[in-house]
Amino acid sequence: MNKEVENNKTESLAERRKAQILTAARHIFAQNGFQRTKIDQITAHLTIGKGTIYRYFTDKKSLFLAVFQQCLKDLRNTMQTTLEPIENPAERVKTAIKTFFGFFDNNPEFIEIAMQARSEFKEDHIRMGHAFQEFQIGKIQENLKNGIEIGVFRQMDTAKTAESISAALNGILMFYYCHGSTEKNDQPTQNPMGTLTERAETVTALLLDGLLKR
Amino acid sequence: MNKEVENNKTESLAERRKAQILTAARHIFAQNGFQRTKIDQITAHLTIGKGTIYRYFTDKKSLFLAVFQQCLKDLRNTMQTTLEPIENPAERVKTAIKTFFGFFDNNPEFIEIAMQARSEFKEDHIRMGHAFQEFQIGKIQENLKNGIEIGVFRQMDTAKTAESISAALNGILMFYYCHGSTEKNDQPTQNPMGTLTERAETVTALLLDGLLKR
Amino acid sequence: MNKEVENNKTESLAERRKAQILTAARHIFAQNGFQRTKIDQITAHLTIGKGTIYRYFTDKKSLFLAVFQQCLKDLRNTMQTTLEPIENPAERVKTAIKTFFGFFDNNPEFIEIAMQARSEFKEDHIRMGHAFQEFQIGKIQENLKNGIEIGVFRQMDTAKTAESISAALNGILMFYYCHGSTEKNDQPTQNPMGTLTERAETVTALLLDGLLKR
Amino acid sequence: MNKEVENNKTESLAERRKAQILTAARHIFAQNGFQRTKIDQITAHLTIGKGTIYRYFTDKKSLFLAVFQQCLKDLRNTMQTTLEPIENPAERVKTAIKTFFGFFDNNPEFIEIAMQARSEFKEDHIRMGHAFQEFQIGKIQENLKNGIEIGVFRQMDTAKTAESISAALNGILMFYYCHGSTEKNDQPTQNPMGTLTERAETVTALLLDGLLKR
DNA sequence: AATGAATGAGTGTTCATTCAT
DNA sequence: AATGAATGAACACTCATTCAT
Repeated sequence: MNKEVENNKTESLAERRKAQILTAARHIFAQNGFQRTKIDQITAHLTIGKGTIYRYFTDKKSLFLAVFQQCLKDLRNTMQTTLEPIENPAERVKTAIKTFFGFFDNNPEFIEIAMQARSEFKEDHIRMGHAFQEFQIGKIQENLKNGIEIGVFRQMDTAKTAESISAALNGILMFYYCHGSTEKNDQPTQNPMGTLTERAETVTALLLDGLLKR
Repeated sequence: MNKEVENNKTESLAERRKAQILTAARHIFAQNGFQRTKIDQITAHLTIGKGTIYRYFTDKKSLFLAVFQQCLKDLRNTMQTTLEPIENPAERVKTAIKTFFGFFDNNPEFIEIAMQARSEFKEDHIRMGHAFQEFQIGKIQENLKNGIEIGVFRQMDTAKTAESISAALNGILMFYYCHGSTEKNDQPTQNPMGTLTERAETVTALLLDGLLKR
Repeated sequence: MNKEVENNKTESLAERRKAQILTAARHIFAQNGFQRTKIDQITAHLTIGKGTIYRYFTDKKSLFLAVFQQCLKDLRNTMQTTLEPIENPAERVKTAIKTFFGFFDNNPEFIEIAMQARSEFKEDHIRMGHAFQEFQIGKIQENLKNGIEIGVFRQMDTAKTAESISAALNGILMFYYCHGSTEKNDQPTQNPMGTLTERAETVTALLLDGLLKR
Repeated sequence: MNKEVENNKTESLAERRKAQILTAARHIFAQNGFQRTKIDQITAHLTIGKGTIYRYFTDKKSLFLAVFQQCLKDLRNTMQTTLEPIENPAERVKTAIKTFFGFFDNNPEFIEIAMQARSEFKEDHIRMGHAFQEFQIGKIQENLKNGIEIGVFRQMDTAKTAESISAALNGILMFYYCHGSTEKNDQPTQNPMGTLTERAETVTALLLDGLLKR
C-alpha cells in the first residue's frame, strides 16, 4: 500500500511535470512560432534545466506535436460535451458554431499552434488534423441528414456541403485570428475586432439562410 | 539618348533578373517552406552565384515577402479583370467564387506561400494581406448592397457578412489545399480531392441559398 | 566482535558490489569503447541506480582505470603462476608465449580495454602499463641471461632484446585482435583467424630460430 | 588559356587549403586524440572560420579519416620507393625494418592517429588499415619465399610467418612509441628511449637469427 | 546505502550574409 | 555586375555528475 502511494505520487509528479512543460511550451510556441522558439526560452520560463525537457520529450519536434495533440483533444472534448444533449438540427448548427468559436476565444493559442504545425510539419499536421476534421465533418453531415429528413434543411449533397461548412468555419476562424492579434508581445491576445463569439450569429445566419431573399 | 537606351537596357535586364529570381524562389519556397529553403537551393536552381541574390534583395526575408507581394498582385489583377464587366449581383458572386478558386487551381503555390507568410512573418503578412482582404471585402460589400437595393439579396449587415464571406472563401481554400497536397516532393500539386473549381458550385449554392428549405 | 562481524559483512558486501560493477563495466567498455559507453548502460545492465556507481568509483574515468588495473593484475598472476616451476630457458620462452596468448584467448576483452586505455588516457596507461611491462621485460631478460650462461642462447644485448621480444609479443597480440573481431555487436569475440594459441608455435619458432637457415 | 590558368589557380588554392587543414588536423588529433580535439582548436590553429572546415570535409569523422588515409598513403609510398631496387632477401628484411622504423621516427604522429582510428572507428580502421597490412604482408611473404628458394632462409610456413613478422613490427613500433612520448604537450615528440631507427638492428638480428645459438 | 530526477556545461554543425576578386 | 569562398553566431541535444529523498 505504501508502495502504491509512492507510485501514485511519483507518477503524478512526472505527469504534473510533463503538463507543466506542455503548458509553458504552448505559450511560447504560440507566441514565437516553432522555429523562433528556443528550448532555452522554455526552460528559462519554467526555471528548470535544459536536460529536464529531454527527460520528458524526445526532441523539440515531438514536444511541439504533443502540444498540438493536446489542443486537438481539448477541442474535441469541448465540442462533444456541449453538443451531446442537443437534438434539433438547426439548434445544433447554431450551438456548434457558438461553441467552436467560443473555444478559440478561450484558447487563442491553439490557432497559432495549428498553423505552425501545418507550416513546419505538413505530414504530421495532416495525419493528426485529419482525425479531428473527419470527426467534425462526420458530425456535421449526420446533422444535415437529420435536418433534411425532418424537413428542416433543403435537399443537398450532404458530404460536400459538410466539407464546405467545416472548411468555412475553419477559414472564418483563421481569418478573424489573423486579423486580430498583431502582437508578438505578451499581452493576452486582445482582438480589436471583437471576439469570435460575437461573430457567431452572422455566420449562423449566413449558413442557415444563405444570401438570397426568401 | 544613348545613355538612356543603355539605362533602359540595364534596367530591363535587372528587372528580368529580378523576375527570374522571384520565380525560382516562389517554386522553392512553396515546395519546402521558408525555413527549409536554403538560399543555395535557389541559386543552384538558377545557376547563378549566391551573391547575386543579395544584389536584388536585401535578405532572405525580403525575397520571400517580394514573392508573396507578387502573388497578391496577380490575384488582384485576375479578380479585377474578370469581374469588371459583370453587373448582376448574384452572377458576380458566382463568377467571383469561380474565378477565385480557379486562380488557386492555376497557382497552387500561392496558397503555400501565403500560409508560410502568415506563419513566419505575422506582422508583414497582416500588413500586406490586409490590403488585399480589404479590397476584396469592399468589393463584396458593394455587391451585397447592390443586390439588396435591387431586391435580389435579403436584408443583412453588409459589412459583417462581407467579412464572413471573405473569411469563408479563404478558409475553404485553405481547407482543400491542406487536405489535398500531402507531398513534399516535386510532383506538381495534384489534389486527390479534385480541383477547387469543381467545388465552386457547392459553395455558391451554400452562400446564395443557405441551408434552410425555402 | 559483533561489530567486527558486521564490518566484515559490510565490507564484503561492498567488495562484492564493487566487483559486480567492475565486471559489468569491463564487458561494456570492451564492447563499446570508453567514450561510447554511457554510465546508464552499465547501471541498466546491473539494474542498479546511477548514483550507486558513484559510491564506489569517483568518476567514469576511475571506473575504467580500475577495470584496466584488474585486468593487468589477472594477467600478471597467470603468467607468474604458470612460469614459476619451469627452469629450462627455451622451455620458458615457449611456455611464456603459449600462456600469454592463451590468456588473451580466454580474456579477449582485456585487449580492447588496454587499447582503449592507451587511446583515452595515455599518461595513466603508461604509468600502469609500465609496471607490467617492466615486470615482463625483467623476467624475459633474466631468462635470456640464464640461457646465454647455460649456452643455449646466442650472445646478445639482453636488455634490448628483452624489450623487443616483449614489444613483439604485444604487437602480435594486437595484430591478431585487430584483424579478428570486426563486430561491435554482442557476439562473444569469435576470431575468424583462429585462436592466438594456435599461432604460438609459429611465433616461438620465429623467436627461437629466426629466419636464417642454420 | 586564361581560363585554364585560372582553373589551375583555383584548384591549387582549394587543394592547398585542404592540405593545410589536413596538416593542422593531424597535429591536433595526434596530440589530443579524436574526442578531445575540438573543431574550434583546429580552426583557431589555422585562424580560419569554423565553417571553412565544413566546406572541405563533411564532418569531424571524415576529416579524421582523411588524415589517417593520407598517413597510410605516405607510408606505403615510402616503403615502396625504398625497397624497389633491393633484391637480396636478407637485405630486404634489413632495409624494410630500417625504413619502416625510420618512417615513424619522422612521422611520430602517425602512430597516434592509427591508434585513435582503431579506437574510435574500428570498422573504418580495419577497412582502411587492412589494405596496407595485406600489402605489407604480401611483400614480406614474397620475400620469404624468395629467400627460401635461394636457400638463405629456413623452411617455414611463409603465410603465417609473414603475418607474425608484420604483427611483430607493428607491435614493436607501438611499444616504443607508447613508452617514449609521455607528453601531451607541444614539444615535438622527443623519445627518451632513443629513436626507433636505433633499435632496428636489434630487431633485425632477432628476426634473422632468432634467439638460439647456432 | 541506494536511487534516479534534475542539471547545464559543452560542442558539432548549419547557413544567411559578406566581401575580395 | 557577378561570384563563391569564408565567416561565425546561433542552437539542439547529450550525458557525466549531483543531491534530495
